Amino acid sequence: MIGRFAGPFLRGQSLHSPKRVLFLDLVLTLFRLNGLLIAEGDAMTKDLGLTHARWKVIGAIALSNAGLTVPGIARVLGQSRQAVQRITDVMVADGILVYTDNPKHKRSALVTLSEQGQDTYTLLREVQDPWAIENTEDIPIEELETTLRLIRRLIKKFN
Amino acid sequence: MIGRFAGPFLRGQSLHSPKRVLFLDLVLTLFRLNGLLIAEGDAMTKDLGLTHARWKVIGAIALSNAGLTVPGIARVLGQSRQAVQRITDVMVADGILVYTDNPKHKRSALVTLSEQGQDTYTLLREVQDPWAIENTEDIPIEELETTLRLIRRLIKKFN
DNA sequence: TCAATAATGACAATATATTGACAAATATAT
DNA sequence: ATATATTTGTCAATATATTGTCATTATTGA
Repeated sequence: MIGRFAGPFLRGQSLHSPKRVLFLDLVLTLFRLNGLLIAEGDAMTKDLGLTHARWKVIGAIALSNAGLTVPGIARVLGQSRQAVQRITDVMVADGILVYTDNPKHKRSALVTLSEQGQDTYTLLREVQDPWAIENTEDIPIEELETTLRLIRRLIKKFN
Repeated sequence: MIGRFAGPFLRGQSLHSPKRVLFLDLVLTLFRLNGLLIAEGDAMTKDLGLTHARWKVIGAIALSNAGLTVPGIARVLGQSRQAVQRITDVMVADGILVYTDNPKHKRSALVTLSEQGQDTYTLLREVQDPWAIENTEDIPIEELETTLRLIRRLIKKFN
């Protein structure tokens, strides 16, 4: 299918470049994977009382070294800070998260895991780790790295 | 950073496999790109009166050869058929889409572009094509193909 | 064929997310 | 330093998406 539009008279950055088709295909495919990943996560964490809005936040915090504010989490997750604020407020009320002082900002607190939140994260890891390992078993690490690099490159463009 | 957890005593599919970290990183990064792509599309189509819920549907239909039903679009986009049904109903009412007879199913109609919908798609292409070309200019086609193949592979696992 | 299973449209309730606006805090540039 | 621009918390309105349910249609397998 690739190259279908590239006739002998079309060269370089033509409107019918196969790259264009490839890229649009990739975008649509990313949307699909996004939905499937959310469904996977929800199935995986159902017993833990988590939803995707929640485990995304937990995951973002867990993978950050420096600590994250609400807008920081929103940036990592690619969504609005208001949406994240809503869910973190609920999770703080539920005792999973804690707002802690941010030395770098008077109003914008750091969002951290409470003790209960850390327990939840431990349980999350117990299902998530085998899941991650199982689903990358047959995928060469080089391909994972190429993909991650490409995704990051695109993110940089759109930031 | 990669390989940080792989000490001399950890081999193969350890819980600290760099592949696991790489994969979880990739998942989070995909979430972020997903959000940025939606923002890109919204900015690109603002003048056309489209929203991401709408141009996603148009894009899915346009990229399909065989024709799509509402649940079919939902599968392509990785979301619930009810969400797609809602937006297609509105778009049919707005005259952008048409439900046409589906020879393969008595109740489940094929969703197609109306004349106005095709005009809208033409306008969409006029901004989308340059966008796609511009953002892949510096990316080797092999990397795009590797990435698309990997994403598809993951989708197959989660289906 | 025909019984069992899955897919679909429809409707409702709820969850999640975006957008817009405004004041306060911070960062930037000169 | 100081004016300007950006970021942030907060609140509200709206859009979008999921989940659950049920009757109907298709598909599958024995």
